[in-house]
Amino acid sequence: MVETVADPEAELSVRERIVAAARRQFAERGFAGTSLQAVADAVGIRKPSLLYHFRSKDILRRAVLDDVLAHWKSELPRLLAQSRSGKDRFAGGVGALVSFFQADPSRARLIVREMLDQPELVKQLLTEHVRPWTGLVVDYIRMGQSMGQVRDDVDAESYVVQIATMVIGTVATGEVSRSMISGDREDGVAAQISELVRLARAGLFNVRPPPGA
Amino acid sequence: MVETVADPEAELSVRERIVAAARRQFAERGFAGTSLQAVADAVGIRKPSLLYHFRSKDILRRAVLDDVLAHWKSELPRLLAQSRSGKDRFAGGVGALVSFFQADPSRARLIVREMLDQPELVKQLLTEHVRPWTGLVVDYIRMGQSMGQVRDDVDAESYVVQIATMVIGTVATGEVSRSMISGDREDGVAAQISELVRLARAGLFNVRPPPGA
DNA sequence: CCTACCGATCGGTAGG
DNA sequence: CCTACCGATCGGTAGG
Repeated sequence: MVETVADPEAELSVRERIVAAARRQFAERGFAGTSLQAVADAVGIRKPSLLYHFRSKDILRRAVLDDVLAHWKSELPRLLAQSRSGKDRFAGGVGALVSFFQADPSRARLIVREMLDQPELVKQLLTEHVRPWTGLVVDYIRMGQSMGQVRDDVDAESYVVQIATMVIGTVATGEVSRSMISGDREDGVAAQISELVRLARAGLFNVRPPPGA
Repeated sequence: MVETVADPEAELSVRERIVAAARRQFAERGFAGTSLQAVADAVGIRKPSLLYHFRSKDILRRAVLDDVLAHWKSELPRLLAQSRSGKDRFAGGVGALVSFFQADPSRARLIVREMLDQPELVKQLLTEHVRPWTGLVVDYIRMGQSMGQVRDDVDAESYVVQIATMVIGTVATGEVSRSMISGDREDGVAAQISELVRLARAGLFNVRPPPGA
């Protein structure tokens, strides 16, 4: 009756607090750039105590990665349910996907880092845990094509990957990328995201979805 | 008469060979994940010799970053000249941008890592070295808007950043991202890139650019 | 560009 | 979950 509270930070098990602290630090400084000492300090325990919960740094790394994927597996279905059917819900769906990653950018940054650090492992994990869900989106797009709402020249699979790349890239490196063009405006990343949604929609739907005929 | 050959690898100064080796390793394993010993080994010298050329690991890091930016500054003008005017040259321009990064993916991977590791520094460097060039593209898009070829709802600045995010993201993490949807096809990344170009074009141009009227 | 060397920190273990 | 400890490797220096 103690460890299943939704309240952030409070009432987490030590193991959960270690994984959360490690995720944040791995995301910010990278795996090699983070010492077990630093993670232990953030949790408020000694390094050997941390190593009691996770027998090695690599096992902790894997636990962090699994935790992120588990989070996606529990949330993606909800997002997908939201973005079914027409244009409006679609825009909402992409927007919701962005919000989902923005809610904790450390998840987006961590996955980008791990894609670079451990491409083969991440490939395998994405195939296993994410592909089933993106597969549904691909099917849905193809259905839209056969119904004439979605452009015929869309490569459904590549489209989905490309949108995901944009969303994750924007959340992970948003403010920095934006320095390519303008100074730091407060609303910069927001403008970035509207444009992302606009691009996603313009590239997917036919210009005039047959209204009645 | 010895050190200015375009031939790859051969005839480079020691300094240049160190920077190239460091760029590859920083891109692959990250800065913190790369030891000076490993860089020295790749170059074929001793660690203290490396430290004679670059007084510290951080100075080497900065030299690698500067080298990548210098490469962009020398190549971006050429790419921009190629992609002036109409639709076809535009597609060629985005394609050329992709080819540019693909020619040495270590540059794309390095910049992504540094955006995560040193956001403030990279922000400053992008503003200083890249913004002038992307600024030209932004102006060009706005000109296209006033001439009716480019959609009015395009946010030129965000658009440019979004395309850059896609290109760099695709080159840096292409094969891995793609495992979100299908198995490893040889042509996977190529399909990814066609879709990227298609998205870029569909989101930019008006559906029927007034042919004569 | 090298040999020889150093203090600090790393991941990890022993033993309770 | 702790104290005490270890070998290996780290970035960097001395001195030539």
